[in-house]
Amino acid sequence: MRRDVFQAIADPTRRAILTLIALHAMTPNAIAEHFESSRQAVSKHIKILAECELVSQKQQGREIYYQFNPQKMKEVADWLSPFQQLWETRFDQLDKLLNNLK
Amino acid sequence: MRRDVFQAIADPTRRAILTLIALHAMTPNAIAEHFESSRQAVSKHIKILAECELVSQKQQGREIYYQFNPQKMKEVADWLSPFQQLWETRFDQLDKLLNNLK
DNA sequence: ATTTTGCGCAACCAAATAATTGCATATATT
DNA sequence: AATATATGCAATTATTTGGTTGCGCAAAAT
Repeated sequence: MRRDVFQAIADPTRRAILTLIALHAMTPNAIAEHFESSRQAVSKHIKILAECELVSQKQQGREIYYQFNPQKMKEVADWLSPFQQLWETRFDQLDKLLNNLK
Repeated sequence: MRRDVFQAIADPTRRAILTLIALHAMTPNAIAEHFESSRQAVSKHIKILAECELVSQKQQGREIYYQFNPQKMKEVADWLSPFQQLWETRFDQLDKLLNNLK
């Protein structure tokens, strides 16, 4: 079971869940209401998000509130940052790349 | 065949390929030399990266040079940016999240 | 001209994944 | 106390994925 952040955000439903609970913590049922999928399907997605620590949970009676954990998401941003300058710089960058073909 | 950028970078080998060719364009064989996997396995990864436009190609005789396309990667950064402030702000943010549980 | 090299494509296979269904348990509500 | 609700867990299934093997073709090298 490869369970890393990149694999977790590969699924569009999971990305939607994250944007949803980033605003405020929610219970599985409340989350599931926003999707076509069944409660169990959503719960499985939440479980995956929890396993790679993209979300954490707080028990509140019989309800469980899942909240977004920004720290783990930072790992993606950190991996991305070296590339960032490549799309920020402009056409002179293109020349540089083309020269590598020679 | 869901072929989007998020799914493409979910695989660690594909991420490694991207960091490799971001420096300079490379042929499939040259790329494959950096991995345990076979040439065909690597070629399949490259194909996926090409399909979602994370890499582009330049034919050069019988060799094909694959180069990194930063623009598509920007899509990931763009999706990430709304979350960014969450890990940049500090502990007062934690209180805010905890209050949502009430 | 023959052989080697670089590459893509298609078929196949094992493992992983996403979703469904059925069940169990604990906490509310009546 | 009995019922309803919120949730997790396990088993099952269909689909997707990552990889291998074998093939064909065009461009170099001999």
